[in-house]
Amino acid sequence: MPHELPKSYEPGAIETHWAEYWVKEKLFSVPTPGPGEKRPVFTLLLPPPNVTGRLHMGHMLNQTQMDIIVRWHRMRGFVTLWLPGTDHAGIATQMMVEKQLESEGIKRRELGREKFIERVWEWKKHYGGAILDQMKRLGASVDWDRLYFTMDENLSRAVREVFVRLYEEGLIYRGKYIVNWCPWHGTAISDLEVKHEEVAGKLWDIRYPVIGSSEFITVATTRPETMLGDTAVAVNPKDERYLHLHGKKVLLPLMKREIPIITDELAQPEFGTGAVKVTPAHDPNDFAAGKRHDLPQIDVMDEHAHMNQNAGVYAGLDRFEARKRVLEDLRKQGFLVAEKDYKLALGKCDRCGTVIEPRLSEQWFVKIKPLAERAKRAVENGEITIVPDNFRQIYLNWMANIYDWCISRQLWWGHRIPAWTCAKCQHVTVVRETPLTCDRCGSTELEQVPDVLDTWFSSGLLPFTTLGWPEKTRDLEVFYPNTLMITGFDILFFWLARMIMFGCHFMQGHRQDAAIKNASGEGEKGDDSVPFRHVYIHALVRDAERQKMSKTKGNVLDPLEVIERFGTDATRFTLAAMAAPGTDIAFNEGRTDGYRAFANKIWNAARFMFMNVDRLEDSQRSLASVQAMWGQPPKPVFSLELGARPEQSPGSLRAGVLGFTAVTLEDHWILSRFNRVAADVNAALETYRFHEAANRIYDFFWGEFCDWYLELIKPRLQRAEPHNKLARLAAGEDMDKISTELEAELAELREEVGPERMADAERKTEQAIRLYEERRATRRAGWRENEFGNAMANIRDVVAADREMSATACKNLVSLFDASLRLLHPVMPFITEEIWQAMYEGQAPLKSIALAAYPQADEKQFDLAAETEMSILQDLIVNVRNLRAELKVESKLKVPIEVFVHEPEIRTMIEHNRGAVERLANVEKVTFVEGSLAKLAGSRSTSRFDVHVVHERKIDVAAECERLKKELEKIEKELANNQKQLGNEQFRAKAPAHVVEGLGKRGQELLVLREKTQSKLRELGCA
RNA sequence: GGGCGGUUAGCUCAGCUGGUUAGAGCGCCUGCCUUACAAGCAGGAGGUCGCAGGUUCGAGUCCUGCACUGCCCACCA
Repeated sequence: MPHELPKSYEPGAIETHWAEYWVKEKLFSVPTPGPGEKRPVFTLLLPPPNVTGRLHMGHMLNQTQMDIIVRWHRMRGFVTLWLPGTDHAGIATQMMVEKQLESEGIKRRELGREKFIERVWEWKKHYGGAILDQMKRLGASVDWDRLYFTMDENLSRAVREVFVRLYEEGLIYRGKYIVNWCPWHGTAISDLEVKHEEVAGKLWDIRYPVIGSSEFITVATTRPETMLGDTAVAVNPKDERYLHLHGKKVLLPLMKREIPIITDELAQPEFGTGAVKVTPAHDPNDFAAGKRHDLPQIDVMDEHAHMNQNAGVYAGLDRFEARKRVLEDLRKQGFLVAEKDYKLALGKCDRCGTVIEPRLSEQWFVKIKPLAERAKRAVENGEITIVPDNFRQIYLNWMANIYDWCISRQLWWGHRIPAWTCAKCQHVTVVRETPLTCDRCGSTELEQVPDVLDTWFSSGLLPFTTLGWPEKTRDLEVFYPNTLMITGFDILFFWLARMIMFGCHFMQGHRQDAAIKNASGEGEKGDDSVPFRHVYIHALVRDAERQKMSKTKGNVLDPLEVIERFGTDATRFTLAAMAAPGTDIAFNEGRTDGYRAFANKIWNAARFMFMNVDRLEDSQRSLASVQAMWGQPPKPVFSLELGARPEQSPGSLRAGVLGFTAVTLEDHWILSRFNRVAADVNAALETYRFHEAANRIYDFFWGEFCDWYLELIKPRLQRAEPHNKLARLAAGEDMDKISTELEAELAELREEVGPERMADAERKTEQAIRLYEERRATRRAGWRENEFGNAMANIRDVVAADREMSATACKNLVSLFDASLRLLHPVMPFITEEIWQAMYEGQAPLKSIALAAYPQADEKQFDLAAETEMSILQDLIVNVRNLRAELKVESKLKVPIEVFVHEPEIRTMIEHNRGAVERLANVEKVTFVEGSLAKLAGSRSTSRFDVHVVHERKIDVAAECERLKKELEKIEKELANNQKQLGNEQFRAKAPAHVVEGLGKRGQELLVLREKTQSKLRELGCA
């Protein structure tokens, strides 16, 4: 069946088709392996995107890398689970829905909590799947049957379980502390959600009058409005300037409140005046000092950072407005002594950019140190490895300096804290399910605490809650610990660290099945409580100018748009090829365009392959009809059978190049090269060097497979071609055409196959034509009669032998293509699937290439000799091409060349492959000569051969001199360096043998090259 | 204030554990529509590897300092 493929690759329809197919066929759904499963398990949790999210480049990078690793494992025979889900994303979702309501003129608070939550669920039902659809377009091979949502009932139950257990263990506590408060969101947020930004601010010196004296004490502040809540002034106890003021009081300006002067380490003598105002309700340090001195806490603001009734006349003002007014009033009243420029790190809300207000409020906290210690150990002692290595240290530092985690949020959307306050005794009951009575007084007047949990609290549990915890499920047994976690460093602390803390705490000694434990192999340590064994931290995707992508800058690249333009495969390839561990990716579309070209290259190579398959099948049919004519049984039609494929068990032995028969030099060479690539790619993926894997395949496929191998096998492939026509004509009915066509065929036959080899066939064909001509002259019919038939029969052996040669070459081509597709599949899943499926014309042995075996290197197929010979041949060809260009020989003109080769075996090798030289360098005839050609103008030399292009056009002597001089200079320089090193006793003694040997060899080459270059320079009479 | 990265061709980047001639893509120049591919083919130009020292037989690669640049962390007024 002819393969009709369009001339250039159009990814759009092909990609959506396979994306749908993969999902529909449930190719990546993993049933839970039962006991006795011997295959190793690979588990990866998708960092759940926010339900509100739209796919961005970061996701795409993350998912591409995960998908590459996942597909690679799957093809190597692992039980491979990639578990997808979405995150309820507390604040983000709440805001989204709130905005939607506002557009309908509805306020959240008017709607009420319950109704609002209903609306959120409704929203989720409609829009929450958008990002998942986008993921499908990327080809992410996740198990869609296991899709979860962090607010699913079973996950919620697990969250409550965790909360209650931690509470019972004393690791969760409740209390009134200073927290980071976002006045815009109206909720507490964690330290991590505060971004510090350096801004040019002011430092104001304010003097407070000391009571009972005419003295003032001057304090410095960046936030004068908080003075309204001052409850003391602190000086350092050792500060001699203030010894006389110890125990005195000051009168707080504006508020006219008497507040004490206290002595506390809070005040550092070196800073400013050494005296500091103390505002326990608005600053964490002051809060601590206030505790030490039992100071009152006066909160002067409300939840939206407007001044409250405690702020006296300033009540109702926004905090910044209040600052202005306070300063104005202080100035008027003579309390403001100085105003200086001051650089300060202003804390802003990560989400909305509002300046954070440290606020005193009742919140819930996780006592983090005990959890952190275990989590730190897990990384320290190698239970978890982190790549790149530097993140390990960052992680450990963070763990060592960690503070308690504020987990309560004043929001509506999220996991509600399972705590109920008693109206009667104020006691708080913490239980898994809604309680009927108060723990302490038995009252039934209970009200659930309105707060919800930080989103990261539930995400931190996902490695085990998604597998069924707290039940002891088989899934947990098999898939926990996960094998790998791939994520960006931006959520290293938010998420990764918390997963490790929670996992280590809740999953101690969970795994019972030794078989599973062994199968996951690789010398693991610890008690299987860690959430995952390996962590790979990927870089940030920036724009082409290295800027961080952000909505406000408007430089956000929409991956779907990029995909639209270049295709998913090309986009994936870009991300993979640019992802060197540890460095950010400046996404640059030029690269993507280049990889689109690569896809096109693959596509066209496939067209070439199909063309030859068709040709061969055609030839087979023609031959068969001729054979039938001769009364011989036809041979079986060429087929793509590459040997039995391992059904559902990739990773088995048949992973390499299947059904390949190395006949010629280029066969041995390409087989060797393929195996090296396979070795390199596997090694690269093992260490997350995606760029290396991608580039290696690219270079192989384009630079070796297409540029050289395909070109080299063309004559063999096309050998069947002339016979096709011959045979068709011989069997055909249209007798009028035969004569002329037969003659044309004959000419073509000579051209294609070469005179020596086809002499016999040619002679016979000529004979056939003559016979035919005779017969036509007498009577029209009867050409099938014996004489002609016999003549045709005589050429059949030649024809059959050539067809056989073509068949082998074609089979090799197909086999190599198949292996290359499998090698490339994890990076470019779509185009590889499309071509692979086309190769089997709907008869593929597996449902998808994604289930086929990943190529593994076979060292026995490394062939150094073939590689060396091939590189000499390539050298020769390139030198001839180079000379042709230099001589400006018309590109179509075939030129004769002369070659001098010193080593006889290399000469023999070139002789054997002279056809290749003739074809690829457009050479008419290769003549071997006995003496050096190095001096000749129009020649090129390497240390192994001289080659001379015979052509009347002479080279530009001046330019040639220039070139030679430059070359000589380079040679001299390298030679000098070479001799210096070889002459160095230390080097000979200390350097490894192969280096010394290699240098020696190179030295010899350089000497030869120098000699040749010099003699040519002399000959040309260069100055 | 601490910590971490980057600096290699005009541009974007590779170059793993120090080892023979520093690579690729894009761009540029020259010639080709050669029946897989002009999104292509062939050939070419272009680099004192940020600067200065040091270790070593040997440094783009390791160490120190400096410069520029980016990022993360941080409750000092």
